[in-house]
Amino acid sequence: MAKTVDAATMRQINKGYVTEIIYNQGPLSRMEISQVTGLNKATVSSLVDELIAEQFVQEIGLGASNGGRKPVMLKINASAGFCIGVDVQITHMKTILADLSGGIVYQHMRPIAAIHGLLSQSELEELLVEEIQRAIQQAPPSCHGILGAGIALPGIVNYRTGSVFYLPNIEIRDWNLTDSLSKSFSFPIFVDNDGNCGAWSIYRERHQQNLVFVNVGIGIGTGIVVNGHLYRGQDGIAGEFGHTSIAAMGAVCACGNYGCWEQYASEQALLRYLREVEEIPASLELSPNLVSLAVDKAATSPGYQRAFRTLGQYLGIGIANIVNSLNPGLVVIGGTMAQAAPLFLPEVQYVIRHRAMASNKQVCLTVANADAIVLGAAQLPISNTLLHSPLAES
Amino acid sequence: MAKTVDAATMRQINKGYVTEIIYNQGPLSRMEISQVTGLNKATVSSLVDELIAEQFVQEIGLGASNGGRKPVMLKINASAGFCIGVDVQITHMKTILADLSGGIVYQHMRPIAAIHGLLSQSELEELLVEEIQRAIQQAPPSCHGILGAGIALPGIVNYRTGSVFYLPNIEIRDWNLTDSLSKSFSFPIFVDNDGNCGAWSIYRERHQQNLVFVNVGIGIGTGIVVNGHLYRGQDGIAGEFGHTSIAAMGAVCACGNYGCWEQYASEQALLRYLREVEEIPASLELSPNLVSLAVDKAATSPGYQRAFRTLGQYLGIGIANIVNSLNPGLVVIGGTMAQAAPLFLPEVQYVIRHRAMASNKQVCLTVANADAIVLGAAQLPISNTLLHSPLAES
DNA sequence: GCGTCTTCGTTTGTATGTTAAACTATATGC
DNA sequence: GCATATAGTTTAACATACAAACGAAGACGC
Repeated sequence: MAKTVDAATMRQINKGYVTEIIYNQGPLSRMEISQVTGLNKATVSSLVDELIAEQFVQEIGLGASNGGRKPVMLKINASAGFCIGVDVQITHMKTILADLSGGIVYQHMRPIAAIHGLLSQSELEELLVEEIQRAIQQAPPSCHGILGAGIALPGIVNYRTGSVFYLPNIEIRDWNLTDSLSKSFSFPIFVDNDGNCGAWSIYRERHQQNLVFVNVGIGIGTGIVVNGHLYRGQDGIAGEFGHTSIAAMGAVCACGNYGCWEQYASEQALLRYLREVEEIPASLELSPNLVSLAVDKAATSPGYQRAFRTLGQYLGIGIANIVNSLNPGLVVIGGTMAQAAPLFLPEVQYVIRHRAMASNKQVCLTVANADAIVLGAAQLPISNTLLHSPLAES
Repeated sequence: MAKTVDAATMRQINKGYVTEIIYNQGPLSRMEISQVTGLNKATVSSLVDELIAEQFVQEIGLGASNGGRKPVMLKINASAGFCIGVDVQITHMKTILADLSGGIVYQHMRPIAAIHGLLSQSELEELLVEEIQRAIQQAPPSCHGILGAGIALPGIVNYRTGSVFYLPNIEIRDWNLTDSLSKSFSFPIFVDNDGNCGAWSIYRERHQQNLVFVNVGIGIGTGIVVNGHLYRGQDGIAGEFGHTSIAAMGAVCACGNYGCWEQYASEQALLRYLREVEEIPASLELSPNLVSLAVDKAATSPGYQRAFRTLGQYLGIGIANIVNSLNPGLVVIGGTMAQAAPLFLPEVQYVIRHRAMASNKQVCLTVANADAIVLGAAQLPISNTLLHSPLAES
């Protein structure tokens, strides 16, 4: 439901808007901001003064004249503060320290000892505290210090409350991760699904109002951006396209459903397709580097290539379902499988062209880089403090 | 992208909010509105005065005392103006005149002569003009007269531009229906997909922020409400869950995809299931009253009952996909098939409980009444003029 | 090199809106 | 009947965006 507005809210909205414009389109002059936003130039001046006083924006000198006085160019002060992002996966976790413009100034990869069902809730919590603390120590001195941390999890989490309901290989009991971690840190903590984080980083980068991020790893998760907001659904668990059935009478999935998409287009599926085409070495199993190993093999093996093409076909079937149901402006493939994109992307595109309706056939399809998820996690604090306008409830 | 706010916008937002509160929760006193909205009571008084001057709101007398002066109760002045709604289907069109609170004061059903590919674009336009004019003549005198008309179409339309891309049985060439009809009428015309209209009327009634309306007729269309706004996607063609594949290698559909959900859970599918179980009379064919005939037969025929249960099973499979991907708070089944709900609903619920994940198992599932779509069409002008706030871009 | 014009940005005054507080009106209850 | 509570209005104060005037700084023609 919409919220009411008073003078302070009005200013907050306008200020967030100006910040976002500088963020996305900077460097800009006050004049240009006024033209883009439609705000009066006096208003822009006043808002920018505030942002400069807060050190979030800085003047970087004069721009080229347009026939008169030279404009003063403004841009985000990237090192005014830093954010921490953590991407927790089954086999490892990656922690980064990012500046305000999303530049990675420190990163650390840490394997998670327990691959098969051994890690406890408190052990994971300790790991997180340790990794975040390590990142804090790497932060250069800055006026705002650490603005917050965002944690991407490969399971079911409620962003609004910060509680975690399900993670693979970890028994969860009544776990409010945000509350737990907040005891150790003075900055705000945000928790979200990894697919959502991936989607968010793409949104921040491309400003496409409606997009779906398809996170292909051991399973498939998706993040949905609708009208420029992450869509989380009624209970915060939207985006499980991986557990929609593309074979009504298919094999039963761990989730209880039958013929789930992720049974046909994930690492698990790839492994199955590989076994179908030829004898594969024992080293090829569900592991952090399954995909990269398979990609290497595919360079010389037509069988491996065929397996990737089969995967691409099913990936395309599921993506066609997504574009037909949601008509997004952009679909991005991320996750571990993304590195194999050259081997399956043509197949995906072929299937979409044949199966999607109308203008969905031309949907823009791209591949995310490996850091998309962890970058999105690091962006959560920025989006929720610096840019957040109270009307923009997702 | 968010918009900027000035004083006038601020007031418009607050006024729209107050109107909506009275609309949804009235009768209310000024004091109660102040508490619900958080607006100062002086502000509420001022906004309400404006609404009363415009005759959209009226004082209906004193309420019960809470230990002091009795409150003046306010409600929407339902007959301050009227809206026209048209639901265009393949076999017929239904036109209604609705008052501001959604009460139907006139309705007219008109068969469409051409069932199989005979109606032209201009003929349909003439029909629409005729029916709308007839409805205008039925409007009681009121201070605002006709506020607008909304038209629900069973095809692909772009709400924003008012143009129609595809309708079954009609060859469309470059058709901007809003523009065409606007020449004949002085009030604003809105055009939308029938699934969207259905979803919108349910939203107006239940205020559930995230819901999906499943329009089951000859095919399946869906309307999606996300965060209280109709989600239309990048090109305005979102919601084609009917053309998502639930059988990756199934039969080819008219849309080009394979194994589309609507091939398994629509009137077409019902007819097939009926043929499978027993000899059916020739009178049973794709026609406006197929479902009601079949429902009658089912009262005495176990075979018919079985066919409906099979339909329910596939309906459930598709709905499980919807709830897993979108996690809506409410799913509503509408369209012609809704009248047979008692025959398939238990099956749908069973399948959802078994196939949906986590809290999606408990998703609220209801059946819409027959007028949902046409009522939603009639609501379009209200939502876009009376209640519309400029920040609420869908 | 000088004056004029253009553009950039600030300053000042005004309009509009919400809010808080004082005030009026009207009810309850002892 | 009087104290008290609630409903709604009036008044003044405050915040903000906006428009217009103003000042600053460069471009350009002569």
